[in-house]
Amino acid sequence: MRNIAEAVNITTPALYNHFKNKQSLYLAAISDTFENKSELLLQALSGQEKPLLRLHRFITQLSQVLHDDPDFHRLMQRELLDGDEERLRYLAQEIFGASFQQMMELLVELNPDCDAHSLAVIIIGMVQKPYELNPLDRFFPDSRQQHNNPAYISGQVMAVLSTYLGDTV
Amino acid sequence: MRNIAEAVNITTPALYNHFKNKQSLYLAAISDTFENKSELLLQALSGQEKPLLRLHRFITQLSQVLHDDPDFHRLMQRELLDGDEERLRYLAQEIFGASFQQMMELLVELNPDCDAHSLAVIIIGMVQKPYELNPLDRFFPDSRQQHNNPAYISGQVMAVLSTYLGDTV
DNA sequence: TTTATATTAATGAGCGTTAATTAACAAGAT
DNA sequence: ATCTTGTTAATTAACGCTCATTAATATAAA
Repeated sequence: MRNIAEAVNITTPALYNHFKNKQSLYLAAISDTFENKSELLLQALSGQEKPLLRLHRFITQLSQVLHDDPDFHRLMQRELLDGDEERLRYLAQEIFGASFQQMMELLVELNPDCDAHSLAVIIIGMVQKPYELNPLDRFFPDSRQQHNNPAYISGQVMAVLSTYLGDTV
Repeated sequence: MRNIAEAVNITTPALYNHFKNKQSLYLAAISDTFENKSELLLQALSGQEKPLLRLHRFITQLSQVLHDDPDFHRLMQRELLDGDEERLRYLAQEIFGASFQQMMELLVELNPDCDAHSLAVIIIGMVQKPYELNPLDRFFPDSRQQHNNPAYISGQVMAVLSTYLGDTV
């Protein structure tokens, strides 16, 4: 609370005129960070274009979001580690529910026999992990600039996926 | 410190007969949790068998480790979020360096043209993300038991990968 | 005049840590 | 065998600091 107050140039108790307590300020921060992202992702998945194109658009969008807003990524990770049941439900249902559903339907279109749920999770992992491992990356061999580039990452992910999904279209 | 002391049935100051301070206790906990895992993963990658088989063994082993030792997974995530430079270097070099190197060499064997570094990260993401999203999973549609089963997860991951890597062997 | 928003000062709880002391036990000297 | 000594590991009590939060009060705008 002291850090936040300092960052917005007021004293700590003045924060309590705007938020009931630390918890409610945190929830407001989470909501503000998450809510506009979910719409971006849903839009990328929707449309009348060919499924593989929409998948590509989603992967690129997710990669871009993770790259452009590190706070979003960090808050997400922190919630997964420490979020209580109520916050996790909020995240799963209000924030990512619609996108996840849409994603699964898209995957079934591409491959009716696949386990869409499992595949969706795997794809999210492919895109997100490069950013998650980013703090470690400079200590790994063969670390290069492009490994943190959204376009490059989504290209790599699509290369792997399109051989698996492309044949079934 | 109070919680740990209570868990081991001594008083808090007695802990300081065993560890200099909280930081050193934490480092000891991390080392103990991480060090034997890295050897398991390296073993799975090594050997004279066909590359695709070794990859499968690695993915299964990683999946198994993440499933069997949730503390390992949680500590890893926490270090990625909050680890200082020294601890991240330790993790990248001492713990996962050899496995990562071996993994890259294996991927080059499978596809000499691929970006092994990028691909290695993506594969780790495919395996790890199901466990990372596990707390969220029960709020998602189509949530099933098997999505937390190591054998099932590694099967799904291999299904995606083998079409991409298998053709190039 | 009321409402919103800021301030200074203080409170109470929790934290890591240290001080001072004691009990248990092993090793060497008598 | 007993006594001395040193080490290890436990205890109770307390310290100093940080934290979120509240009380009491002031200021500015509607």
